[in-house]
Order: sequence, then structure tokens, then C-alpha cells
Amino acid sequence: MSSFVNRLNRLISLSDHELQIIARMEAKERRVSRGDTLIEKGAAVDELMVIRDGWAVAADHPFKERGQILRIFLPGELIGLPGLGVRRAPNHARMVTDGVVCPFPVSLMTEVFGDAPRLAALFMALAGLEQISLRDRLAVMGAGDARQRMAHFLLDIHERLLIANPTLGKRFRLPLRQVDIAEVLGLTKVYVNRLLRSFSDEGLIEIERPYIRILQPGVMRSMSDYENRFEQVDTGWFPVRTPDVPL
Amino acid sequence: MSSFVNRLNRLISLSDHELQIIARMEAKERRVSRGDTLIEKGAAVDELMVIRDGWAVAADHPFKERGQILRIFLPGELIGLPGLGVRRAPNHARMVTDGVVCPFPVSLMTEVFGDAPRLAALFMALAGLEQISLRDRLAVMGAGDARQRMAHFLLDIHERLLIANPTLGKRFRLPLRQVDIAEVLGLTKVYVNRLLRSFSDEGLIEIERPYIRILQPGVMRSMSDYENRFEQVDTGWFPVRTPDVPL
DNA sequence: CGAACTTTTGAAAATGATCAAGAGACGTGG
DNA sequence: CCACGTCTCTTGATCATTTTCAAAAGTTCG
Repeated sequence: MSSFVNRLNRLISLSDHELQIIARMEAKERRVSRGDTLIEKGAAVDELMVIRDGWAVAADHPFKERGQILRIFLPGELIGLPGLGVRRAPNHARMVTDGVVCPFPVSLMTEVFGDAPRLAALFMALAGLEQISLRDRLAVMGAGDARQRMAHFLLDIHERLLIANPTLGKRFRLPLRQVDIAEVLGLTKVYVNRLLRSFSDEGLIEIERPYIRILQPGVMRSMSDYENRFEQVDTGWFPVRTPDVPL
Repeated sequence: MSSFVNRLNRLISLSDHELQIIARMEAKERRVSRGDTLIEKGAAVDELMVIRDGWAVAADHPFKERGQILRIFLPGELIGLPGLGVRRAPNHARMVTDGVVCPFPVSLMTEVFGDAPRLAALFMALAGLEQISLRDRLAVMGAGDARQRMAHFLLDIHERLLIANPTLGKRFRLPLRQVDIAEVLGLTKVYVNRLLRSFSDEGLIEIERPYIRILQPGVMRSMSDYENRFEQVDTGWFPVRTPDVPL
């Protein structure tokens, strides 16, 4: 079972009909390499994609020569959900590692909303979670200093990896260059380098490129005020289960 | 017609059934004053609200003594949509002016997703727009300097007010204190003061408290790379119109 | 008219940026 | 398997944007 289906199925136990629809989202596979563009800013929004393997980012270049990474996509996540509101992609998406994505047409979402209301509600809930987590990032960017941003970022990635793989320990692969981290945090690569070094010197983390180990999650959590938002999904308001054999 | 219904109806022409549901969202009115808490962080998510009159903000205090305003709500907007994903409110919401809000139970959203799929899709699209606009803010916070943040903020508020009131000129009421703006932009109130003064000295804006006039929208747009995201809603993928007399 | 809140101004300090260059990794082809 | 080129990381020195602290001036409202 793909990590996408797995994640959804953990939230609500999916009916056959719902599983069928989701299966169609992952029907087509496309192999992609590091650096490949998945979605071009301004292109027509005609498909979404599930990222099956590898890491991707949504990014923008609000000011020339200074980019900002808006979101990191891990395997099993859905790329392009917010694009449902608009005609043209609001920002770029690109792979930061090699991987596999599964593009599917927007029309599948029409079907979800029309035929599988409970699934529609689930996507709405996921969109809500995304927004909450984006707000957390906004808060740490606006009110936090560089150390707090870094701690928040490392914890966030770690917690999100733990969702897909609960047996993952405190050590994980971080396939981002320091420049990429700089673009995530809105800092310069030079300062990111110094920060990582300090964290490491202080015994907060351990770097074994390309792996990283969180040595003091507690300290980092309290310094960055990190909250895990993924633990508390609410499915209580969802409409009733779609019958298994509709129509 | 309320500005909420008005806004929705401009995007899709609503059926009687859809109008009925929306009417129930605005059925109950609550008069609120400046400073009133609308939603307490951590409280159970059991209702959403339409803000009918006045301005509200969603805010958090990630680090003691330094708050961050996450979103500004103008009349006709919906508060709490992202909370649909979770059990407890992820952040505070409070009024920054006196006003009127219309709280409605989450169960109404159950009904929307179950019975009014096109409306559900519309809310999904709105959630998408919200997320895009949040990403824009994240980009300007991460990659922009103080002047760029300020320009972006002023333009954003102005454009959003123009949606509800297209005849509004370049002058509008900005009922926020400089401290509030500081919390929006992640700057100190002292610096916000100096920025506003510079903008005013440079002829970019004109301040006639509590009104403000955008004198050079073009300059401000190019300095902050502002994009209006509200002009391009895509309703093409929505499921078909709910029959007027369902069941 | 006075109290409380908000804006304005000044001077000094600090966080993070910039510039520049060296050291290390890593892959590819010879 | 070495050598070279390229990419990434590291480090130092200097600079600047924004913060901090403190206090005065202006506003608003009962």
C-alpha cells in the first residue's frame, strides 16, 4: 500500500469506492530526477500529483536572486491542492531528490466532490492542516530569530518523517543542501552554515551528512515553541461513508 | 445581500438550495467589540464564523512577549476554515474593531459536503486561495526586507477591500495601530513607525489617520512584487449544480 | 481636564547579511 | 584509479538593517 493511501486510510477507514478513486490518483507514475520542474509557475492548473518517492519543494522568487521555499513535500503528500482555487499555478514546484510522482487530472477532484463526499471532506481537512502548518511557519518567520527558525525546521521535518515511518529513530536523511535550508528559513547560506555548526557544537544535533540526528528534541522544542499539528486530525464532522456500490 | 453571500455568488451563481444553506451560516448574529476574543487557542473547534462587520485577526504568541498576526479577516470572510482539520483551535482570533460575527456549527459543513457538493468545492477553492495568499506572505517575510513587507501589506489590504467595494478609491480606513502592523509584519512598532514615515516622506502613501491613501501603487507593486491572487478563481472543476429541490 | 493609550524621535547595540576566498566532497572521464 | 572540474561547505572580516531602550509629544475619551 502506498504511503499516500496509507496516510488517508489511517484517518478514515476507506470504502471500496473511495479506495478505487484514490487508486486512480496514483495510477500513472512518472520517474523524475533531482532538479526537475514538476509545476511551472503560471502554467495552467490541470493536474495535481501525489509524490510517491523523493522530496519536492514549492518555491517562489519574489525578488530577483532571492528565492523562498514555501513548502517541502515528503513522500505520500499531495502537491497542488491549493491550486484548485486558481487557473494558473501560483508558484513553482521542483524535485530536490530523484523520485517518482503520480500526476492525475483535476477532473478526478470533481468526481471526489461529486461522488465521494467523505473523501472531499478528508481533503478539506488535509488542506486545513497544511494551512495550519503554514501559519506556524509564518509565525516563526515573523516572530522568531534564526536559531528558532532552524530548530523549528529540523523538528518539523523530523516529526513529519515519523508520521510515515514511526520506527524512524532520531536520525534521518536530510537531502537538502545548506542553500536549500537557507531558502526555507529566509536566511543566507553562510548563516545557515554557522547555525548548523553551533547547534552541533552545543550538542543539539549531530551531523553525519547526509544524515542528521536530533540529540536534544526537548530543548529544541522549547526554544522554537514547536507544536505537532498532525496528531490531532478531526474526522468527526465528515459526512457519512459513501456506500460501497454507488449508483 | 450580505458581503459573504455576495462574494460567493459572484463566483458561482448559487442555487436556491445552496443559498438556503449559506443563509443558515449567517442566521445568528453576535455583536462584538474591539479586543474581544472570537476563538481561543486550544478551544474545541465546534463552530466557524462569518465576519459580517469589522476586522478580526488570527494571531499567535510563538514566543513570549512577541506576537504574530497570522491573518487579517475583513467583512464577508470566513473564520476558522482551516480548523476543520483539527479538534482544537490552532490559534487565537480576536476583533481589532467593533463588529458583528455570525457563528455557525461545524455540522453545517457536514451538510455542505454531504448535500451541496458544489458549495463544498467552492469552500475548497476558497481555502486554496487563502493558502496561496499565506504563501505569498511567507515569501515576503522570508525573502523581503522591511520596506517590501510594508508595501506588500498595504497593497494586500487595499486590493482585498476593493473586492468587496470596487468603488473604493485609493484611500481607505486602516483600523490597525502601528503595534498591530508590527505584529503583522514581524517588525517592531518603532520601525513600523519609521517605515510609515519614510513611505509618506517619499510620497508613496499619505496618512490621514485612521485613513491611508496609496499614492504610488505602481511603485509599491514593483518594489514588493505584489500579485493579486483573488482575480483568478477557477470554478471550472466544480461538480454540477445541486438540484434546487433535493430529496 | 486628566488618564491611558498611541505615535514619534534619538542613540546605541546586535543579529544576520555581504563579500571573498579556501577547503572538502563527489562524480566523470581518461 | 587517478585527475580534474564542479559543486558544496567552511571560515574570516566588515557592514547594515533592524532592534532595543528610553523618553517626549500627541491623541482620544470619559
